[in-house]
Amino acid sequence: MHFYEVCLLGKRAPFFTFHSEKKIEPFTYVTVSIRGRMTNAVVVAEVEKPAFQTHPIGEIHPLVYLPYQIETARFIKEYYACTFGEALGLFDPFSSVKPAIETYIGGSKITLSDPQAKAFEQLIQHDSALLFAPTGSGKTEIYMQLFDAMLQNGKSSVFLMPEISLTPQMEKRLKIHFGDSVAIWHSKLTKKRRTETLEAIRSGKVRIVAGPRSALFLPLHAIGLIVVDEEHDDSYKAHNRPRYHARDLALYMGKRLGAKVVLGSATPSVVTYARQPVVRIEKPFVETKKRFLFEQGGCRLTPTMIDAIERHTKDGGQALVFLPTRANFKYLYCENCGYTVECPFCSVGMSLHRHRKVVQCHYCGYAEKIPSSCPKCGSVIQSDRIGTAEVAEQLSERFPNLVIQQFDKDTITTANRLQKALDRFAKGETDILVGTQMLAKGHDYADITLAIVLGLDYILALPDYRARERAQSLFVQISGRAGRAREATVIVQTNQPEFFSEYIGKYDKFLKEELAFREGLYPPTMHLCRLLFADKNETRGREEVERVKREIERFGKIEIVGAGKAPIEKIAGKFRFSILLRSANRRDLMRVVKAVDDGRFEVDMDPVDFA
DNA sequence: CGGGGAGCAAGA
DNA sequence: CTTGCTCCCCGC
Repeated sequence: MHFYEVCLLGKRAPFFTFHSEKKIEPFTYVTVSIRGRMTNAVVVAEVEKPAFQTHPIGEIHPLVYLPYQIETARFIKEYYACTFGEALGLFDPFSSVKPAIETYIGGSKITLSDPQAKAFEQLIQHDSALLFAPTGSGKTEIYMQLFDAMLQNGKSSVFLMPEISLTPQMEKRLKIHFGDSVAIWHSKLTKKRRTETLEAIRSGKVRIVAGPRSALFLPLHAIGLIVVDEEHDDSYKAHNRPRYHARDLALYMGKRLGAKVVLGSATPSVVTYARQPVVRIEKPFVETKKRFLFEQGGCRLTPTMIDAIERHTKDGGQALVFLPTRANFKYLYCENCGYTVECPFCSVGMSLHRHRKVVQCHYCGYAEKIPSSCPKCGSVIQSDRIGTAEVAEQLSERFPNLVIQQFDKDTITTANRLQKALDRFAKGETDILVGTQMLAKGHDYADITLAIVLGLDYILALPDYRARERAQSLFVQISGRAGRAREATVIVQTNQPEFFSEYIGKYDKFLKEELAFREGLYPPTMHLCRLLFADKNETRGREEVERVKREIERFGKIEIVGAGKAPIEKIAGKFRFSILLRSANRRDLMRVVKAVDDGRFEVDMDPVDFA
């Protein structure tokens, strides 16, 4: 009789020991019965006969995890502080061992422009690199050429992109070139489709998989390339445990697999820019003239904007109005001069607590009185805003003959709606898109001659160390949607025009300055980890935070930036608290967190969300 | 993780 | 003394 330790897939439980008459290889996918219910599990190791009674292993699937999947799962377990079962649970367990290498027959040939070809050659040279190229410079063709090169060598590719960028157009484009060699992976695939796709991946028929972050865990054979498009996008960070970052995991897996990793963006993250060799394309294919106008104000349409809309739509052009996601705007901001109250210790905006009459930093907890007037310009400080619906309504009233499409999470709820909205806009049936961050995500709007960007100052004032990065990225991405085919105007509403005008066409400059700014405080030089507590009982939650905090203090080694209430104090009846940790040394951070982890809080390594 | 049972407070 | 709910323990 053999005894095996197994871990339960996707569960936070410890290992359990089962027996079997058959010899089972480690990392075989099995089914076991725990308290009378069947659970999917993975054999971890053979062990001695334990003192307690064991149950027999149920089904033994002829499926074994691939070595790189196991290694990656180990890494995830350590780095993102979860169980082995949770880490292995990310992967589709049905890995195959069949090496299926066919002689590949290419589709239509991809022709690259000189700058594209040059970038391609450089990417070939590096194990991993940042492809830093503006919107409309043809990044997708370069990726496709890389996929082609992989196919020629019998290698597979993973093509990651933010969920929202995976449009039917992109799918069509890939299908036309790669036919059945490419599969689109999506959380909303029907069960049947899902099974078929998995089978095709497993059998080796599919050699390229395009999808959001979870596509990283599909059982592709012989992965030679991982492309992470729009690498700056936060949707690559998982928001439940394990809170992995798909871009970082792609780099890890690339190293393990000896696979190439290409991170692409027009507005790369500061972290990637610092860590990766940069392959640069400076200009888009078609360089149109773009005129930038800056206007004071917070987040509302002005007569100048209305005039501009009138003029541009009269010429048959289309317009886009951007305003930031309406979140709970619990921070202070002067609509007159753009002043924001920043924490003197953390260089992030401080959150507003009206009831306690203070502004407080949610990184370190430092608080001060709400200023009665703006310390900079003396005017009254406000924090009221308008949302997409109001702007769309105002425009409809003013321009009853124009078709205005609201474009945000409230209206674009499904892929279908997204497609329909994009189609209508492409056909010219829609005149104005009014939307949020969603407008920034890689969709191609051919005939926008006017982009209006509102409320950037609100992004800048966010209590988040990446506020500047977010604001710059949004500004470039949104203005990049305009002027794809002909001359365009971009009107930017901000009280800090220099912060944006200074870097137009010079994103590198911004990245370099931001790097210097973050030195010794934030990534890439320092690493952050956030512990999140949630408890129905406020007092108990607070006590737990204090207890863990004292324990961390005893370890020394790492810095406790702050501990206390989370910016969103209560969700689903639970009071939320957090501890923010910092260290120049990742290992120290991991070690201390692991040592104090009692499973009663969530660990968020390299957090991007501080809510 | 997730179910069951212990243990304590409200309940007709 | 039942009913409700939270907490904690433990599975193999």
